[in-house]
Amino acid sequence: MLDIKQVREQGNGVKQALSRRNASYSSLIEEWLGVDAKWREALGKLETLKAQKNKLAKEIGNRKSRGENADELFSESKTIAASIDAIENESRELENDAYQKALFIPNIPHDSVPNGSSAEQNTVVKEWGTSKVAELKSQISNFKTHVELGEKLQILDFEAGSKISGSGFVVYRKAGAKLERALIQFLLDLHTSEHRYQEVSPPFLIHRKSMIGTGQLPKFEEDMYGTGQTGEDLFLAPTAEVPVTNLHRDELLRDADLPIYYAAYTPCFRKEAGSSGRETRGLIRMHQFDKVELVKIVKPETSYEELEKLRENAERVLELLELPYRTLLLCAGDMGFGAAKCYDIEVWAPGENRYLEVSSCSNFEDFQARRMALRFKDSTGKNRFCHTLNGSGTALARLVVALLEVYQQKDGTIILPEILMPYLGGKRTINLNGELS
RNA sequence: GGUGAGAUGGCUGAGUGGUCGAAAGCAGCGGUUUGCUAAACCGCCGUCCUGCCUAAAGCGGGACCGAGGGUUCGAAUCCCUCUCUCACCGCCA
Repeated sequence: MLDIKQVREQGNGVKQALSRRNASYSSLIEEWLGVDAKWREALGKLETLKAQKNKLAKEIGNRKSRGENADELFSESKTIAASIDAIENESRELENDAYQKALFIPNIPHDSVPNGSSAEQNTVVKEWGTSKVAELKSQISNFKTHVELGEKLQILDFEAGSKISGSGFVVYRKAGAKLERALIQFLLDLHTSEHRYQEVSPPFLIHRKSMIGTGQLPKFEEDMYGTGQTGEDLFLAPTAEVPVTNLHRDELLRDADLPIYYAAYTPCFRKEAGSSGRETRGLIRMHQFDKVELVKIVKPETSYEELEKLRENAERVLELLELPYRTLLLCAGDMGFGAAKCYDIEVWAPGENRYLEVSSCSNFEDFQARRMALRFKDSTGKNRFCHTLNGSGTALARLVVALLEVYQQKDGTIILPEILMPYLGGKRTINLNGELS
C-alpha cells in the first residue's frame, strides 16, 4: 500500500512513477484521492460534533455529582448524537472505499529500476559460467530435455501426476524423489548455516488477512487456489513469502530486533491460468512446486544493501551446484505488483537451450509493511514501517531441470554435483534404472 | 465437536457506567549517588489523525482497552455477533 500522505502531496509524481509500470494508475489514484478528501471532510464534521457531545456529557456528569438537574442537556446531547450517527455511517463507508482502492495500487518502482514495458527490456547485470554455456551450446544437439531424461529413467512421472491431479502435476520417483528431498535439505542448510537465516516451517494454508498483507489479495485472487471449503477462507500458499513475512504482521518490533532473516521450505501452489506451450513443458511451470524462500525484515535505510546480499545468497546456490546462470535487473514494466526493485536469476538449461527463472529477489520497501502494520521503534523512539524483502533460494523444479540437463552423460545416466553427495547417501550418479549408485 | 474462562499500552497485569488514555510492575529514556560492570533513588515514558505555529517545542480537538453492532446524555466497564487464546472433555496423526 502506498502512503496516502505522499499521494496527497505529490499525486502527480506518484502517477508518473507508476506509469513506468505497464499500465496507468492515474484514474485509480484520482479516485482514491477523491474518496479520501470526502472522508476527511466527514471526519472533520464528526470531530466537531463529538467535541460538543463530549463536553455535554462531562457537564452532565458534573451536575449529577452535585445533585443538580441536567434535563435540558440530555435533549441537546440526543440531537447531536443523531447527526453523529448519520455522518459516522457515511464516514465508515468512505474509509473502506478508500482502503479498497488503495489495495489495488502497486508499488512505486525505485529510481534505479530501468524503464521498459516487457521482459525484453530487462538488463543483464551478471553472467556466471559463460564459458560453460558456450561449451554446452557448441554441442547442443546432444542434449536431451529433462522430460526425455526423466521419463526414460522413470524418475519423473508426468502421467501419474495427471492421473492423480490433472495436468501441471508430477510424481517424482526413485532418484527423482530423493533428489528433490536432498535439494530441500541442501538449500536450507546452506542458508541457515552459511548465510545465517533462521529456519521456519510455516503453514501452507493461509487466511485472507495474511494474503492481503503481502499483496496477493485482493487483486490476484483468481491466481490462487482456495480450499473450496464452504465457510472457510483459506488459500494454498503460492509462496512461503506469504506465511513467513506475515509472522510479524501487526507487530511493533524493537530496533535491536532488526534485521530478521528467515529461510523456509514450502510447496507452492499456483493456478497459472492461461499458460501453455513451450513455456510450460515438463517441470517448468507446475501448479505445485517446491521452493526454499528467503525473507528479510529490515530497517529502511539498509534495505537496498540487503537486497544485494539476498541476491548473492540466491546466486550462491547455483555457483555451488556449478550451474551457469545470469542475473537480470527487471525493468519497471516487468516487476511484480508489490516490488520496488527486483532481480531475477536464471539458470541455463541446455535441453531447453535457454535460461530458466529460478529466483526472484525483491525489495518491497514499506509496501507490505503498511498493509500488515509491521513497524519498529527506531533508536529515536519513533515508530516506523519496516522494509520487507524476499527471494527464492531457490525454486526446486527448475533447478532439477537444469541439474538433469546439464549433468546428463552420453550413456543416459546423470552424474550430479559432488556437493550434493552428503544429501544423497554419499552417491551422485543416477543410473539407467533411475536409482542412485 | 462440547463446556468453561479470557482478549487492556513494547511485555506482564489492575480496572463492572461519568475527573480512565487507563493503576502497578518489567523493559526503555534522562538524572543523582556509591571506586568500574552492577545496585539504589528521582523523573520521563502509548499510537494514529488533526487545529494553532514557517518548523520544532508547546497548547488544543478527535479516535483507539481483540473486531463489528447495540443500550445510554455518557461504555474498557452492560447486551449481541464474530475472531482468536487458554483449560477440561470428546475425536484424531
